[in-house]
Amino acid sequence: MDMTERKQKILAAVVESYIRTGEPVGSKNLLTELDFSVSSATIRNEMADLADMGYLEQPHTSAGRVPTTLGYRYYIDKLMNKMELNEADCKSITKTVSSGSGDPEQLLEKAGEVIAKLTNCAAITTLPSGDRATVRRAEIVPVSNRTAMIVLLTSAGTLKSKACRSDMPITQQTVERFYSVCASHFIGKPLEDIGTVMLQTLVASLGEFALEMSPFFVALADLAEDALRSDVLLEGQANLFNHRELDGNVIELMEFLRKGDPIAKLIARGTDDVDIRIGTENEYKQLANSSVIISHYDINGERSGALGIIGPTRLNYAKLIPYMQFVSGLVGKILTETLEE
Amino acid sequence: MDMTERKQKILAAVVESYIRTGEPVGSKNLLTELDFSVSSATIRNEMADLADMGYLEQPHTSAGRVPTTLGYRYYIDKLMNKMELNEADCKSITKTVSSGSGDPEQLLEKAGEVIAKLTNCAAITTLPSGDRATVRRAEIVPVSNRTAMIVLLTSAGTLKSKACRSDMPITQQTVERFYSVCASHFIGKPLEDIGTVMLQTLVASLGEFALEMSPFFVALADLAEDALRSDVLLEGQANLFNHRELDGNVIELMEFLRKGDPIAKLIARGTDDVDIRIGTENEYKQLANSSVIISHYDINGERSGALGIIGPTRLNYAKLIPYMQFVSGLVGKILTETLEE
DNA sequence: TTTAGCACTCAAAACAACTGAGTGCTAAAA
DNA sequence: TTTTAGCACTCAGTTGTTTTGAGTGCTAAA
Repeated sequence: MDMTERKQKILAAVVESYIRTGEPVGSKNLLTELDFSVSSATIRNEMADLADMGYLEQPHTSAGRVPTTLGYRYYIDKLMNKMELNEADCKSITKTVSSGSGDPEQLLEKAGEVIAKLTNCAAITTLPSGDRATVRRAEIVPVSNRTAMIVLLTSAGTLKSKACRSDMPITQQTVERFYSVCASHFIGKPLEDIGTVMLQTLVASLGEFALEMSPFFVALADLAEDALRSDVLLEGQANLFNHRELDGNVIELMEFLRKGDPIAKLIARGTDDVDIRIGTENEYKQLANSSVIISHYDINGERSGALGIIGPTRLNYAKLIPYMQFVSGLVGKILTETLEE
Repeated sequence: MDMTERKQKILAAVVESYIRTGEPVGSKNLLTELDFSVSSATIRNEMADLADMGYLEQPHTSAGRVPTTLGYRYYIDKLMNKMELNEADCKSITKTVSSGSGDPEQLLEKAGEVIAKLTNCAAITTLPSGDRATVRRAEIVPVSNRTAMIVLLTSAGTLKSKACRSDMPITQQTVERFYSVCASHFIGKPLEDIGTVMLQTLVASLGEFALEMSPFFVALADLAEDALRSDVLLEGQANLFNHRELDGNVIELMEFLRKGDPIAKLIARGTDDVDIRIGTENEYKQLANSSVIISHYDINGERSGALGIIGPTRLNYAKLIPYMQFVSGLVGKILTETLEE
């Protein structure tokens, strides 16, 4: 059985109608949406074929048809016409997103809010990854006799800090030693190089000061690791409740989102500019009823992070994909401007 | 009509039974829970009285009785026996809470997680307020030709940072000038004193450097303001779904929690050691079906922040109040140790 | 190949009956 | 005066039945 043009038109009409209404689409209703006239019986035959081919399915015998994952996939890859961006929307998005202070975290948070609102989905965003980042600055700030804050600033603009206790009193010498070791061993080094191995040799070389100083460098290494791990921000999770087809799964889904780890993987694996995962195409079973659209952003031409949305499979792909591309482009542009020049 | 001892016993039994089962309590069932024997008819008469007095109500004519806000209040203030803490629980709580790095934010986050889990409610925690905090350190870190990170560390251990753009190139002189102004105008000053007024006089006094420097000090003032605002952390919101009596309100409730502002007020206004707000006692209508238990913690004997839970009115007050007191006491103790000495 | 027609399916809505926990009231018992 | 047994009544919730209507597949004629 081959995919005639008429079948394509019918499939597209079913997908679009279902996306619009959320109701299974029957042969009679479909008539009004097609640009050629045949009887409902003909449509029925074609729809039965499309069902055989795996593009459509029926919730139950006496209901209309609903697209399968395969159906959505065919539609998105071959049939869909991307919608044009609405000028006014672009402006308001740009305004909201750029309103922040320039802090990457705040920017991504804003961007997440915007797409969550715009798409009525849960939004996920990742901060610029520190893959190539180096240590720009390390500081020690005594807070009390035996505690100090250790602060790390990376070349990617990430700032991390941690309180740290020592078993010995912190003196002016301690501080000076810290800075001198930092200058020789940390500043300018890639974050990736600061691991347990590097730390061990360092501590060994400290000699008599090892006991005094090591807690601080351990803390610093922790911070470096922390800065490397690309943080995931979540926005608009509550939007998931607006989609009744997700009912019952929402809580489970939110629980899944809460532990950012799988999300980070989800985002990391995409290679295309925009990644779309429909229902069971997702490797995580918690997402089997959801679709994910992920759009990456580049800083200085280099893939650095991504924005994504998670919602029901019944997403308005034609509209949302361009929007996601727009926002991620915007984020990339702003971050490139902030961090370079 | 006066509150006889028998009425008190009956009220307590109704409240406790309802808290345990979630079902309206009928006269017959109540018989088994009372330490004196009368007939169900007698109970019915007494319950009718209690209803007249405003302590109980009926969902509908042929259902049992449910405590009103007033009923809970009377129970908590006059009838309840606080439960003893379970030794093993205390230990495991202490272990979890103290496992962090000493960073206040991490500590409160952990504490929030613990109480959310323990109480099966949504947990709110506030970071130690910076009311009396002073500027400990201010740093400027050039990130590019025209952008710099401004970093503020307060005496309360709060660290805030912000990216900041200038219209003029940032030179070594810029940096030096920044530090010299900081040393004279910011370091050691209370955060509260850094307002627009202070800023205006400062900028005026900068003379020819005003244009070059002011963005950084504006950013610094922003950070100070930010550090003053006591951040609210949320944990375990999803727990709210486990309470069917909140059904339908959960989304609205979560939305309310998400904007931290009213929460901050909620917490700030309490004066007692432990604050309990039942249902309509809450000033926010979104909380009309919920109860809130807030327990404050002290650092160095000074009221500094609080932990709270939000759940249905049907909370096990006798058990949860001591737990909240325990955890907030623990948090206060740990923070006192970390920040002083 | 298309279409009209028809018998069939099945979820959802509407309706009806039943159940049972619980009530309030009354009149007798303590 | 207080307590209790007894009884009629209420009403949410469950269960079962019927009706409705959108939609299907198949067949036979166009």
